[in-house]
Amino acid sequence: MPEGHSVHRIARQFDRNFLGRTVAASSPQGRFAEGAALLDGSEMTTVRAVGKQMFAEFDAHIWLRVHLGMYGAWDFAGEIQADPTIASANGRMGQTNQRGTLLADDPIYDGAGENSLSSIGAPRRARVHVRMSEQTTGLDDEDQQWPPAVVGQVRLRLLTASTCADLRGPTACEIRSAEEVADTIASLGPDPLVDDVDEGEERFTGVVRRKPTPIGLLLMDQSVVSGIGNVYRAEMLFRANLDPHTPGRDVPEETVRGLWRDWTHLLSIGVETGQMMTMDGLTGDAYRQAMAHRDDRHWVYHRAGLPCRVCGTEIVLEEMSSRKLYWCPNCQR
DNA sequence: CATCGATGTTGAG
DNA sequence: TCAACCTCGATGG
Repeated sequence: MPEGHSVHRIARQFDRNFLGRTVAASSPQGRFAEGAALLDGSEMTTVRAVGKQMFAEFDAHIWLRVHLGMYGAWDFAGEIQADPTIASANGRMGQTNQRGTLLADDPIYDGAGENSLSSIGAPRRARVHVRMSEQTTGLDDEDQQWPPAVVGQVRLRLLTASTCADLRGPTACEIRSAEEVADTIASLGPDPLVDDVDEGEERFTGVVRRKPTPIGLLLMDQSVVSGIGNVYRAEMLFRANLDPHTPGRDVPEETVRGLWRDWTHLLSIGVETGQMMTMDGLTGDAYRQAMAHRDDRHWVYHRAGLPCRVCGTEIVLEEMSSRKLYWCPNCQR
């Protein structure tokens, strides 16, 4: 999935384009017809992300809970407001785009899957053309329809007068009460973008230091800490020089605190850039190389059998609780 | 065209 | 521990 950073980006997109607006809701695929009918014609009054889940409140009482799972994604079309808090790479700030185009003077919004604002979630090709501000080519007939034609399996479509959001492939998409939402959130570990970071650090450290469970599993446990998935897990353990099998209670306290602070750091980079950049600190050619090739962006993730970037030892791939775990047996111990 | 795999979670056994 | 769930791009014939 889409680890925590993606969900925060999605929530921000809804905040900009849907909050305070009346939405038409439908389930083109039919599997969420009942829920969509409940939402149809109501106003989005709150939207927030906690870990890998998004919660949106409508008419100040009904909540929509969405978990993208491994394959889920939101596709945005129409008017898409860029994040004004993030300066684009060329120094300009985001600005409102025209209908039917995606604001794209930031190379980050390059139209390719995760990197595109128009599709956030599982890696897949954007369904809406991205048009650079200088270019006038672009939209074909299909894109000019409003609302956009439904393509593939769309569980839920939310539509304002000018923006369309299509949800496909979620593991969870359901109507919940405010109380149920509160219970769900209460069951989750701290999220650096939701909780006070110092309180989060205490909670995380307290739990980890008490458990016999391998740290490689604890980082993936959403009741211990929210938002970390398989990529960030592997990368954070490498960055901490930590053997994934070390029981939580045997990890030095300062190392545990360091893991929390690193997650805080990586999450903020991820939300800003839309990419799981874990080799931050790179500059110049090394940076460009890492950004250009998906497989060059990580220290260990997806690098089984390749030489460790630091020591040259072969990166090991093992199954841990039926998820693939990549690590360097020399650097991490 | 068929098959596989993926940034995930749940629940049965 | 393992299968089921969900979708679609990548891969191989």
